[in-house]
Amino acid sequence: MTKNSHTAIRQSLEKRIQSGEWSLGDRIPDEIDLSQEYGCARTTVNRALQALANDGFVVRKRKGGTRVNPLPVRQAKFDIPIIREQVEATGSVYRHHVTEKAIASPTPSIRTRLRLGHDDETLYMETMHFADEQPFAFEMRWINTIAVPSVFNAPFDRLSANEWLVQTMPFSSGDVEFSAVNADRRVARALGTKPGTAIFSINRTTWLGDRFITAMTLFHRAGFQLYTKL
Amino acid sequence: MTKNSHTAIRQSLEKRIQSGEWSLGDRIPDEIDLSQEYGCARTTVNRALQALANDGFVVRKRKGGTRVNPLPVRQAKFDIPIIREQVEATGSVYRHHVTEKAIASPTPSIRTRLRLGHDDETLYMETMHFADEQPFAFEMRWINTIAVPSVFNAPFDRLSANEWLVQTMPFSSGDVEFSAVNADRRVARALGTKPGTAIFSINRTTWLGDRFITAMTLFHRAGFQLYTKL
DNA sequence: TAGTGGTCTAGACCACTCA
DNA sequence: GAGTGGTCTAGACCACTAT
Repeated sequence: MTKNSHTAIRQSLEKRIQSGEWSLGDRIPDEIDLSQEYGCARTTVNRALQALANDGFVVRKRKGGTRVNPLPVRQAKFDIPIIREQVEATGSVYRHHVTEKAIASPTPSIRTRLRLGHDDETLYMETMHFADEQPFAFEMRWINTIAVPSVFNAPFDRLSANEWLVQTMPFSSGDVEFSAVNADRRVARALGTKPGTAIFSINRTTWLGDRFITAMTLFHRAGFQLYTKL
Repeated sequence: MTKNSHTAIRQSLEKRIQSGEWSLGDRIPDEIDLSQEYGCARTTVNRALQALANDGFVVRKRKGGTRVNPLPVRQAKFDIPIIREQVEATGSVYRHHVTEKAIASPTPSIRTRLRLGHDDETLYMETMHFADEQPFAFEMRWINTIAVPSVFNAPFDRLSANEWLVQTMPFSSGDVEFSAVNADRRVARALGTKPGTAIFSINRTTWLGDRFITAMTLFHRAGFQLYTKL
């Protein structure tokens, strides 16, 4: 702990901020002054301060110096794992079952989300995910067959679409939307609950570069919670 | 773009990974080799690679080298802003109203969340948050009066408890839990919807160091969505 | 214009871990 | 034991922006 390092300096500065040594908006010493105080090179202090800025503790400006962030914003980070890992992380046994798989003309809203042309078709799939044979989540998914032609050879008996797509297009990006919905009859039946039950739902759209890959809606079992620290 | 910099190198490497030049689990060249290839110092390549590792693109091990992450995990980041900013960001006018405020003996579950003793009391508050005079969220909050004695002088007519606590204890940490619940009669009435409606709910516990500050449950208006990119 | 952070370099030593 | 990443240094120049 007495050893100089960017982590130790970062922690020290974080504590000094939390202790109130500097108030919201206050300017904190120069990199050069701090490097003398901590007895290290400016680069090392710089690294610690950049980390603090990255986490929203301070705001840095050239010539303006480094200030305690007057508008501290807490950031929450989630890992979005594949469902199998999510289930297995709780110690449960995972199983999935494809209940529907067909070439389909997507709904207009899906067409928009995937930026498809008017005649483009998608592969539509419904998948049930189980944890210890209890329903864990119900998935509806549309896959852009033009962007992912190999989808027709995918072994969906072994891998869920979720997992197969992660392995096939590993570094795609996308956006995610969390919401609460009342289960309709179909979703309620799939999840073994009553219609109207509040269901935690995740909408996700995925693309690779400029090619839109897949859109998915996930309905989690009743009582599902997403947890994180911040 | 032709200029050497850690960002440019990071982007270049990210593209090479996405393009499939290296497959999942493949080893990518040494820092030294890459620094020769890009014509820069090893430190610069190191910085780019650490950023890639931080974002889950690669996994690095001493002696083992740097490999394309065989288990790519996507991370979602949320800013958790104060509600006023959340409302005003949509262009709406924010207003809040404290509907209840009293010293109360908390429920056992809150007692656990705040790690309170058996006789400790809390300040219990209910607050309605409005966007353009429409209900936006209903908040139930317990504040540890021992950790935050100044709460009795707080100007809750001007600032919501949410905002006041952020300003008073700016660098507290905590955990967050998202879930979907069916509105009970009270929540439904507060939010102007029917009992049973699926409501997006956020549970949050906050502490500073080892002192537990506050626990809160937030019920968002029907149809509320939390959105992020990943 | 001057002060501050942003970045890069060349070199060094250390810490880990694979073979 | 040897190869790789992790970190630190001392110095330099640049880019931004507050004054």
